[in-house]
Amino acid sequence: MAKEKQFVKDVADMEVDFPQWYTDVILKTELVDYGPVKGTMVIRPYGYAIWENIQNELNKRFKKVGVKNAYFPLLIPESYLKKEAEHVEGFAPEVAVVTHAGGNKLQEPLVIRPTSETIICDMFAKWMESYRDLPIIINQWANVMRWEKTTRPFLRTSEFLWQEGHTVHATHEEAEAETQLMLNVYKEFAENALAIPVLTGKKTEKEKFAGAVATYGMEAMMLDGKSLQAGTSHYLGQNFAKSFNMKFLDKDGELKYGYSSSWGVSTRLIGALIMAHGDQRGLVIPPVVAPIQVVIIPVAMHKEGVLDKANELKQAFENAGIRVELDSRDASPGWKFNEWEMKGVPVRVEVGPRDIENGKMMVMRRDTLEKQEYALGDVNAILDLLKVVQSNMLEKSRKMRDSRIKEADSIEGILQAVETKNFVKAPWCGCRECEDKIKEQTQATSRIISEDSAENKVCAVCGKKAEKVVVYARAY
RNA sequence: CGAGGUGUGGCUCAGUUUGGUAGAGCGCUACGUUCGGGACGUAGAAGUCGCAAGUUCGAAUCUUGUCACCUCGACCA
Repeated sequence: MAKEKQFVKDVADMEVDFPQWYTDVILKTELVDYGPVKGTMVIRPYGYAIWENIQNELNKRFKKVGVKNAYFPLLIPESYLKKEAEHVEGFAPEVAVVTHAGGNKLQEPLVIRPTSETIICDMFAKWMESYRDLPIIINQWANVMRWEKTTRPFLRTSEFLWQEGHTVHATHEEAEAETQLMLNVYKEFAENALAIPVLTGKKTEKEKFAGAVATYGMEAMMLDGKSLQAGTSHYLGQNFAKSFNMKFLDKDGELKYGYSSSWGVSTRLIGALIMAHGDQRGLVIPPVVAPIQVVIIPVAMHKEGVLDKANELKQAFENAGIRVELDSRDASPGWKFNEWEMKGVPVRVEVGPRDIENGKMMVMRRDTLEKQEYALGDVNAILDLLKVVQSNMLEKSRKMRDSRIKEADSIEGILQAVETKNFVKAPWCGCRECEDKIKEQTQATSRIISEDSAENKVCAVCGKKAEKVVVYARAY
């Protein structure tokens, strides 16, 4: 039996069981290779194309809300990191440091950015003089490095790609609103581009970003019942403004510190994509971010006219703006079917002599594996189908997620729901003590975010001091 | 950093207990027959068995050391 066939069979035999499944699928589908340095990955063209699509989709949304892209240096003077006390404490254990350059020892070591708040705030301080200069809303697409102890491709690597947005505003209200706005941008993006529904909320004191006043996060439910943090948005208050002397002259003629925020998502989103949609045959990638949206497989290629027709189709799809690939390699169609299914291409089109004779094409959608005949060359039908696949994936994902949200009003209830791999909504006072207690009892494999608002009042009826709803999740 | 495990052609592994010519499947190359759900035949290329030292007539196999990687924990996007 061919190795690939064996692989697919093995996967089919198992319940969705990360992480071995996850690693196998990633390597097999040519998303990444391991890099020579532990914890680093070489993102291969197919994997990188997903990232490019994520970038495009996010950039579109950024543009709508006035975010501009820029770039800041990789190396940061060590002293910058030390300017914000909590920040340095949070990141010091995991930074890589450059001590030598040009053959000599450097006077001041340079850290490879674990995040860029410090260097960007330093520049912001120079850019802001008047309230007229505010707000400054900047994003950068970059790589960062955090020397993590254990790593897994896309989910936690030493080096990773991300976007980090940084803003500074004249008032507390504006900065906090920006934090919320971006969290909502992420949420909408996760649902409509990645087809992954997310829960958003405030993270606990213990888990907030080093140097932030408040950190908000979004959590996505993976197929194995575990939660993955898919993005964060921080309200930084005046913490960084004071450390980096970010002052401006306000309308009233007074010199004031700005209020800042930062927010980011990373290549981890690709990991989320794999774990939220994958099935026994491999990846399932939603059309919006799929590197290849439609693959055309000519059947009985050697017969006259088949390849010509396939090329014609490809051209028609391309003209309609579809990302399409024609697989004319010398291999059996069955082999190609499996290959592209494993790689998660949302729609497959088969064209053979019989189809051409009947004026039809056989179309299979990856999300449901259903086959259906369409009129040969019906581009609009394919465009519609791509939309249907996209929305169906979100729906499916939402049902799965919702079936894994439980409610509880006691520690025992929380523990039980978490053990059986669920999100738990429960009333919570929000204090550190309860957090520690919960963490300790769940062996610290849980993450807590809280939602205020409507549901809050419902829970308050339960009595006690409950003023928040806890969304309590098992961390990956 | 704690606890386990694994290092043998490109990949997945067998062989190690009991030392005796380096193996299999897949992949790869060439030619031919095939092609509507992972085709087949014939011929071929490819490995200082993670590294180092030791024991021995002889080491993938035994001993010691060392390095790398993987899994599970503590820390984190």
